[in-house]
Amino acid sequence: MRIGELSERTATPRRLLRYYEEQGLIVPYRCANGYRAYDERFVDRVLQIRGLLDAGLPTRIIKQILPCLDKPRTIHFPDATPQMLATLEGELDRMSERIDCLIRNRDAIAEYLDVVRGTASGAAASAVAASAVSAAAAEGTPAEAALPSAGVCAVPVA
Amino acid sequence: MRIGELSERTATPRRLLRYYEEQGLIVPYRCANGYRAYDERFVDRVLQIRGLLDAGLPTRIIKQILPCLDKPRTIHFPDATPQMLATLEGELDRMSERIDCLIRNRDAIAEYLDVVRGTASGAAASAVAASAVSAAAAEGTPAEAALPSAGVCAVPVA
DNA sequence: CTTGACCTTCACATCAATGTGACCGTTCGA
DNA sequence: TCGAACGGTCACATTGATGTGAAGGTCAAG
Repeated sequence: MRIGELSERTATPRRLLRYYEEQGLIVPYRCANGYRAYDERFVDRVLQIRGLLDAGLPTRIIKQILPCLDKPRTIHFPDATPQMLATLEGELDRMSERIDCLIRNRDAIAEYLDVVRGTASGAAASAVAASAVSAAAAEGTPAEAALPSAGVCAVPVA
Repeated sequence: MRIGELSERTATPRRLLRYYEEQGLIVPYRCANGYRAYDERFVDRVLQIRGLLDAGLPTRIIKQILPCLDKPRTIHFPDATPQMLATLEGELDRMSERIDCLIRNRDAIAEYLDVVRGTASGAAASAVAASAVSAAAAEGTPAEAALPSAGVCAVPVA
């Protein structure tokens, strides 16, 4: 398939596909006319790249990691250098921190929304927030509610 | 406290504190001598900003969101415009997608690490990966193992 | 043969988050 | 009173991931 189709199938701007190539993340074949040619494998590959990028990994790291997670669904042991494994472990930790952080912030926002709209039915509405707001509403207190420290979250070391 | 202390307590370069101010995310007081003065609340505030930034929210959005999650642990209802609630809901969804995406990728990497090091004890080592690798090792097959589609994850619309 | 959709490269633009340095004022302790 | 440590502004530089557009080649359908 050519770049247009891959672009559609991965919901990724052509520009980015070329960019990933520029960064050495993907290496498409070339037709006689110079057009880039991608096979099926590139669909997963690109999605994977996008996922890792979104995970906060820079292209530099992804490039190192990718040969290990190479052909989608297949692991190539020979590619794993100890150096790389260390990198991976580090990134793994950072990702976990990021996830925790995201979850805390998301929950804080969800809670805020629940509280602010009185949608106490929302699963995320914690007892404390829900009760706080209902109490406030009942008493006509200035509309403020206690929010757990959920929203506060230090950023992992970059 | 002045910028140096806040910088230390939030592990945030002074430069960034000034940057956040420039972006309207924080508005410190000013001493007579022109020095910025921050009170305790700014510590949480800055950590929260860092968290939200790390969550992928642009400063532009954070600026809108922040007045709502304002004084840490307190919600100010008056600040919530319907427009803003919509924005928040949108971001909430995006954050959830991001979280799922991150988790999938993290697990994929964790799994890879487990498999590649034969550390089948790791909680994340799925039966399929573990068995695949042990089978491969037992038979002397080319060192490849089936990996679930975990690593592949489309990026949420930006 | 022409048109339109697709492809190419090149190159400059943007945006957020940072780094860095110049240059100057303030505070404080030795 | 001097210097170190800190503060201030200004401003330019960089990096990563993107957007965007110009100028031109390829190709299939009308």
